[in-house]
Amino acid sequence: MSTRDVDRIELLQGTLDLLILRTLLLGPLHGHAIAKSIERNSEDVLAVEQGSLYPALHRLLKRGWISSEEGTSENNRRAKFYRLTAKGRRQLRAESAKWERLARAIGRILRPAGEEGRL
Amino acid sequence: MSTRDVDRIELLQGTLDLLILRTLLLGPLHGHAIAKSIERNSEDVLAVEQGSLYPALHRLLKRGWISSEEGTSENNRRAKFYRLTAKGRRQLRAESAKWERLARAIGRILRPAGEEGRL
DNA sequence: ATACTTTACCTAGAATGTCTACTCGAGATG
DNA sequence: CATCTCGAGTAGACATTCTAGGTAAAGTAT
Repeated sequence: MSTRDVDRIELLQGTLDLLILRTLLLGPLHGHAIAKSIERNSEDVLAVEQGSLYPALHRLLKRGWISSEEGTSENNRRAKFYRLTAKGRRQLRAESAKWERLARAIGRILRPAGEEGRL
Repeated sequence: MSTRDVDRIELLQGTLDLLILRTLLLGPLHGHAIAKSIERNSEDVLAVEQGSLYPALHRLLKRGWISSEEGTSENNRRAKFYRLTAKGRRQLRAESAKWERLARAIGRILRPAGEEGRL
């Protein structure tokens, strides 16, 4: 119960896959480490719940976007290391582009050109 | 079946409420017009399906974020005009802030500082 | 040895919100 | 009259996240 989960944000549906794929672009990681990486890199804005994480990893595995391998963690515990596949790399590019498009589109609605200082 | 619904993007869960509230900040509109406004202002990236729109409007009504009033549309048809309430205005501010926070957090993951030109 | 905490993985079921695929009525148009 | 468009609406499927559990093994303290 650290003091920092005060105002974390719940994820929007569909964004977790993208975050995981992007995180694995830097190299293979086990599940727990993926979650912590996302939380750290988002400056603790994003919280990745285990109940979301593992289903997501299995989903990505089944779709062939990542592969898994048994191993041992930094803390000497059994862990599954996930690695981005070539297919996953393509998927990452597609989803990144889609996110950018979406974020820009929503931005245009929230801050229309020619409307300033209001609200 | 216009040619422009080729590469529209499906909405992320939770974003529609925000888009509707923001659209109504400019003044009351009926449902159909809200959808068209969002599509236009997003430069046709966002598609607002009727099956998403009306449930969303009823949801917002029930939460007291908007109010409705019978009226007549520009095309002389019966229509329900929705108006942002004071509570809805507060909600809009909260959701806008949350969106910005989230979009920035995801941006930090997709484009970490100190990593350029890769991928 | 024993207890407790942390790490890492996992799952079932609820909740949420969007989508597809319809229906319906009324005004406009030919 | 038939047809089209506008505007509102619903049911049910679907996908994903969350809550709230659980397991096992390693480290730590007593």
